[in-house]
Amino acid sequence: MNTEFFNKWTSQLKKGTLSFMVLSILKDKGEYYGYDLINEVKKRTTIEIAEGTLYPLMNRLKEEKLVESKWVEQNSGIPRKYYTITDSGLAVVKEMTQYWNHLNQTINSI
Amino acid sequence: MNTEFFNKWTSQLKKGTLSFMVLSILKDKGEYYGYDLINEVKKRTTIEIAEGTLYPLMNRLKEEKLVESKWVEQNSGIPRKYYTITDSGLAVVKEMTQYWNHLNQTINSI
DNA sequence: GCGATGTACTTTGTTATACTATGTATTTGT
DNA sequence: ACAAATACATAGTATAACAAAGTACATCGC
Repeated sequence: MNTEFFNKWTSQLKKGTLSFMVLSILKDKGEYYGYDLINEVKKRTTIEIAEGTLYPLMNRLKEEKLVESKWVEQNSGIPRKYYTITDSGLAVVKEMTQYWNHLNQTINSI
Repeated sequence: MNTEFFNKWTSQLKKGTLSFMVLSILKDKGEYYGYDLINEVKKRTTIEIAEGTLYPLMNRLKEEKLVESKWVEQNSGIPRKYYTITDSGLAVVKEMTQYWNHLNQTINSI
């Protein structure tokens, strides 16, 4: 099997699915901070998100007003930036879910 | 809903899924030429592939030896470049299918 | 016969996103 | 004291979709 092509493919497949997964997770359960999201996705899906991928992604989602963030000081350690999904984010993730299901059906029908 | 973001998202989602769909279609039924593939995907999935997307995609698949092509002269009109999937392509599309199903399951489980 | 439309392939430039690498700063374990 | 883990950020690179434009032949309507 062409492993190199396959690995590139899984990377390309993330373009789109990552934002979908992150929004879905935030929809499912209120608050996450970035570093935690990486671990949560890894735990739930065995998919590794590089830090250099997630932080810019969260900034994009924030610019699009799909998520909001707030800094939370810790009793000890580095402050965390917590994200919550907005109403607009909920509407988008709903459309995404529909589109994804439709896509999955058509792919399976091939 | 943030329509602009959603449209960008569906475009990003194609990165990966298009090659998967094309290989799946070729696996399913022997021979297609580029222009025909665009219409076939449109018919089967309601997804529009720009010509400037498909032709470079087919070239990449050929470079990776996942497909082969041959020119076929027509009695009238422009010659067509017909594509067939290779053994390597079959192996890759098998892995892709497995990965896709796994991804779909984990996304649905969120 | 001529312009518009459809068929069929190609290429160039733009844009979006994932990834690698690097950097900063704090805390915990040994 | 040093390594590893926690937590965020950014710069540079690679990849792939897309719009736009070009080439070339065929057909259809007028």
